[in-house]
Amino acid sequence: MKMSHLIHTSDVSTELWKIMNHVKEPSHSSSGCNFSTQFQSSQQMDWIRVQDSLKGRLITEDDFKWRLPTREKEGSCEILKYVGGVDLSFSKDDSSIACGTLVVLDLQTHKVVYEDSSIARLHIPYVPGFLAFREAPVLLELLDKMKNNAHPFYPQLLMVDGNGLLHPRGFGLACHIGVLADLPTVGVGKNLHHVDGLTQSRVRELLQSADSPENILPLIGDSGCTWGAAMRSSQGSLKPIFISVGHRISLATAIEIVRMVCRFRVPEPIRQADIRSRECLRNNR
DNA sequence: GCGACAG
DNA sequence: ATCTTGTCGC
Repeated sequence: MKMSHLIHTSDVSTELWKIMNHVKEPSHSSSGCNFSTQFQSSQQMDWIRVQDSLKGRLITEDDFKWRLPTREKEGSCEILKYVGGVDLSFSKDDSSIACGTLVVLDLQTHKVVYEDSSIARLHIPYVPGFLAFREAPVLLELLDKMKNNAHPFYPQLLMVDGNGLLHPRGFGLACHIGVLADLPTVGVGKNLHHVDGLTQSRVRELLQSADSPENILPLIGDSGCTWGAAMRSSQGSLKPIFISVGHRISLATAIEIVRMVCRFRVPEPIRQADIRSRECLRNNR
């Protein structure tokens, strides 16, 4: 079918990409048409097509059956309890070796009630704007495994170490995982991905002069579009985190939930996934 | 044209 | 992402 064709093409592309990536490129390419460069851009055009296609399925409002524990009762509605977090760590020796980790926290106790890791060799390079093609497969596999086992702690919401809408095409890793796993997701970046005129320096200055409530600053670009929010998540961290909508959640709800799980600067589910993925890698060498 | 660019 | 020591503060 068409799908298998796409996968095949993608695999071949990836192999070629790796090969070409080791070829020394002329630094002064006056021709402007070397093969490697052309190939990269055609790979990226494929990726953009995939992102644009998946974006058609994106939902950017609250779309779930549970409610927050802080909200008033409305009948016998399910309450948000299981919040997941995902992250990857990389080997210092071999940067293609990665460990992806999924954790699930109980929102009440803040304790990890589920943990699973997977070590894999990644064949896709990191390219800004295309992080999902490198990191999503491992993470989706971890989610899939849990879902297939009908695990009782399967997350009702997932926090992702990477952006959602805060992305050049409005479809970052958190959106990518959210759509493919059909799960509410929130994107959390530790650094700002420059988009629509939003720069580190600009955000810093806005955050300082901010009359913004609760250390939160909406990230409004030159186009007037709101891409997410910068948040000083804990006392004593001048450096903000960057929250954006992933899938099936509004920015307001995303912010509310992130605030509930910020013991430190990085939200606890992501922080735990980060710690445990690093540890898993360490124990397996 | 050059620099910037989540992880 | 990763390399890398101490150090300042609650």
